[in-house]
Amino acid sequence: MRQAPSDGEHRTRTSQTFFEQVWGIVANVPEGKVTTYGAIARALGSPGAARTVGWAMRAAPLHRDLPCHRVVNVAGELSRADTFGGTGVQQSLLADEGVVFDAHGRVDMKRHFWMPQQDPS
DNA sequence: GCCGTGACGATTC
DNA sequence: CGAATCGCCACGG
Repeated sequence: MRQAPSDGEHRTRTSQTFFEQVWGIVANVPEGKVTTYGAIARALGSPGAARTVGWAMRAAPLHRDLPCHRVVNVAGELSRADTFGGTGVQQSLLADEGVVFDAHGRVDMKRHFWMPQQDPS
């Protein structure tokens, strides 16, 4: 029932699209830390737009230098093999940053989970 | 302005 | 614990 488009807070103050906002957050992910799609979507005010976030990643411009390898799902699993050109690639990048994996090969979210936050600058 | 899509999420079997 | 299903929201055509 809340179809009121008057919220205005979604559109963000920069009038950038959801994708742009996602890229902005991903760019702010500190080294050795990881975040989840749902967390990013929630930070943007759309807890159910987790898929949309992933979509933004797929369309993420490489020239943005986005550490997309630091974005994993809520289970701590890395993106599908078809994505980064191989799951091992993403895992290597994270491991190189000091990220620890558990016996299941998943990122230890309790240790490396980073709460997405808009650039406070 | 409707339909399809998708690097997800949570629930259920 | 693993696989399957529905739901969700934003973007492109």
